[in-house]
Amino acid sequence: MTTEGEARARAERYEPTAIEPKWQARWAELRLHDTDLWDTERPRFYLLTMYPYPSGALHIGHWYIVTPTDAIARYKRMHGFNVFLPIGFDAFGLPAENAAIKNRINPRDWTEKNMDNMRRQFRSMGATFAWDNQIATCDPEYYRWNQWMFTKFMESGLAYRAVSAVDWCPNDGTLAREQVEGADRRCWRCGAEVEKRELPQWYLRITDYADELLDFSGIDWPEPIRIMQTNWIGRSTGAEVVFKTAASDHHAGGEELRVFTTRPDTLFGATFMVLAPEHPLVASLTSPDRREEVEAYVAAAAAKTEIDRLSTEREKTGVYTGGDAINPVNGERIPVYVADYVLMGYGTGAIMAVPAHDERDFAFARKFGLPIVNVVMPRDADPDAVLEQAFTEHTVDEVMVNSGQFTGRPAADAWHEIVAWLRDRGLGDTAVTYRLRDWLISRQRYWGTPIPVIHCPECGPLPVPEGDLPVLLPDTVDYQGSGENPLNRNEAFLAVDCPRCGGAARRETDTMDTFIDSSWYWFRYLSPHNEEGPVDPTLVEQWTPVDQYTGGAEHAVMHLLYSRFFTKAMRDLGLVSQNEPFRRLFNQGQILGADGERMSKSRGNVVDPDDLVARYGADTVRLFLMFMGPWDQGGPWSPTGITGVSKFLGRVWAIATDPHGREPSDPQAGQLAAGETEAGARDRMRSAAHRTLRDVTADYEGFRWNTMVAKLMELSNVLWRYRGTSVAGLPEWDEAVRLLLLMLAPAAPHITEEIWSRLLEGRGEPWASVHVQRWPVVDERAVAEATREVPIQVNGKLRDRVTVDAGISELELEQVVMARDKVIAAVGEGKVARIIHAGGGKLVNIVVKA
RNA sequence: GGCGAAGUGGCGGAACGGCAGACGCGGCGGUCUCAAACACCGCUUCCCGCAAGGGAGUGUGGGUUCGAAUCCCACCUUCGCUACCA
Repeated sequence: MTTEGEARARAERYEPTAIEPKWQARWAELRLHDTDLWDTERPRFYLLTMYPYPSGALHIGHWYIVTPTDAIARYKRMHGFNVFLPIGFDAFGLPAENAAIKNRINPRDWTEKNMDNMRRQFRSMGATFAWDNQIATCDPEYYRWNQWMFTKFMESGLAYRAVSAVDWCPNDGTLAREQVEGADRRCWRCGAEVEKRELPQWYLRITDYADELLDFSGIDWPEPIRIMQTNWIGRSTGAEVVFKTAASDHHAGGEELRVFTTRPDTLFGATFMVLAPEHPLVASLTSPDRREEVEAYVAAAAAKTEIDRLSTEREKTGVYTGGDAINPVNGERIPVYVADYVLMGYGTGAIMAVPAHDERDFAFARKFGLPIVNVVMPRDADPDAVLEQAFTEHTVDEVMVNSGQFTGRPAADAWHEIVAWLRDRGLGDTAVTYRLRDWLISRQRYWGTPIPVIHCPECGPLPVPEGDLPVLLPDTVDYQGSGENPLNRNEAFLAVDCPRCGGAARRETDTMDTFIDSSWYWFRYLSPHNEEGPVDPTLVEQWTPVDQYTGGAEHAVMHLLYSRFFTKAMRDLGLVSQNEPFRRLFNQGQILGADGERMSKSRGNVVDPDDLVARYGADTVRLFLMFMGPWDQGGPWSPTGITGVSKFLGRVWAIATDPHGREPSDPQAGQLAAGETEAGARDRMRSAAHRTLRDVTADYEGFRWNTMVAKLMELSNVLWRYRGTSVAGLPEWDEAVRLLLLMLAPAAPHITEEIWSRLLEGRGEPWASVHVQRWPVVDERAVAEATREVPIQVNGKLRDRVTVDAGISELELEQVVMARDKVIAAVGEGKVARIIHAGGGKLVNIVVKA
């Protein structure tokens, strides 16, 4: 004879820390989740998640990315897919170098140590990574193929060298944008004044692929990402028009001044021109009396960062050069200004200014008292009306005014007519411009892929011959306390013979942008140790494009665009046959610190998952991150609520391991609710289980983790109520428990595995992992119900509800509804105009007229 | 300025033309306990009411509809990206 209290004390409690390491070890030992890439029997599923930077430790944000991704992997395996879920490290980059300078250690040692710690943490999640395929981009067997592809790109002309300006500190060398601090532009490390320095650097011709990158057909990406990439590429169609400089005392004239415009129809309204401060014609156009002013303006513009230059100034600034140009359509002489609202990097670095029809030009003309000539106006408007603001409308009903032979023409036609007129005279033609610029990949840094180039004084820059690759980063590195690239001082690295003439030559010391590494890493995962080439052609054909990519939305443009570009470039080298890297993309939100700011060590708001795992167990942490809210939303971290998830798992444990247990403080323990029959309870369990299965399956497919967890909680609540009653342990109960465990298994893999093994043992059956079970199938008969509750509205207001037979006809339902007391009261003296049966009998609305 | 996303209880959120607030947190009351913690049971949008019940309610103001948190228009606020792109 035992009391209920004793029974409860005897029942084993859920102890996550006891069972989780055990199963992690067992799965690894059995190689349960290794992927056989050569298995072609099962359909493949390549699931990729963005690899982390080895910063030292995983934070809760990494878990937020990875654990739902792992749940997808486990879910897909239960559907019979051969799932490949690799992991690696984005191991080159600046933080390692900073740590190395600070502590006088080698970046490699720092990085290796961090990776070891993070691998340990990844294992504690219970994530099913294909560890055999991991990569670290700082490994020569990885970066040698960056170099190999770069030399191929040099041969095909996709890589080229050109001069451009970088922010430069005399002590620390090149600085990244965030390393220049304050309005007076000082180096973040040493405080020295930052200058701009012109350096020859390497580029990749991504603009060659601009049009192809605008085509998203065949990939299932979120609309906002496609829009952002499209805007980033920024294709615009217009015309290039050739102006000529006018002769004057100080300038011979006749030089071509090309501009790009999207509004060639407004050419007659161009009353001045504006050059970017960096434009090559500025110097020769400037008159002696204006030279001082112009040079000061140009210098001031150069000292500003692009952000300063573009963001802080609402007010237009600029100076007159003293030079003029000739408008090719009407021969008029117009002044040429320099202003920093024109960018050298876009179009031709010069514009024709049409103040009447462009807001910026209008503001500039107002400020400098320049003429404003209307050339496109609504059909009925006064052509010479004084505008209060630029008239930029471009519908169908404008006509040309003040435009010579084109006056009176519909503006929509004039666009093409004027371009044709220019083309006939060799003065211009249609042109397309992109906002996208070529990809500058040179970094004046040590900790990256050495650019495999040899500079020979006789033969110029040459690619390192294939047989001499890789160009290894030397291991001995002496920073001397500054950020200047130590390769510049490394004579053993620098000295090399020219591969063409054999003479003494020097190695290139720039390394590659780390975005190169991440632009093709998913191909390398398939054959990380392949020595024949960057990719294994057979495996690439079999496994790519990636079926599902998950990662942060902060990479919406750069990484995702570069990866698309690289895929196409690799295709054109004959390495792969795909056009696109990632078939389906999901961007999850970011977990912020409790203060609502991005998590960072410097803010001190980083949440360490190890503490949470020690306290609640990995399954609870996984499930809580999924339960928090929609995956694409993220939000500030708050651990309140984790107890709810923890309690839920405790109940699942109790339901499955101790179905006949009772809670002594529950007054109803051991009894069905008043009025509930055993048969009814059995139906209810079956129907709840199968409805949950139907809904949870849909939630898994749509990555709706929060509602998925909520529905499993509901099912567990139903079973919780029946625990210890006469229906616990009946076949319907067992089936519901089985479905609950299978549905929970991908999200909370350890507890489900432990319970599953105990249930098998209890039945004397041999062990089989819950994670190799097939995903269950919904029994539609169980989902269907005999009766349903119908809400009744009168004039759209809920007044009553009634439970009826599921098969009731509309006519019968109306009779029942109209006989209800509350309905009669609500209708009152009014006249029933119509009765609406909404949503296939889901609801009845009685429309009453007064 | 542009583009994108979003405004729902004390909080995270659910519902996305048809019962607003699923699920959970927190709070309140209770059981257990010498007591507390844990666990368990019940209540919990707001207002009026002992209750039955009634009224209001999804950022604001309009509109469409038998019916709007959901669709449309205007506005306000917050977040993200981008920033004079000719």
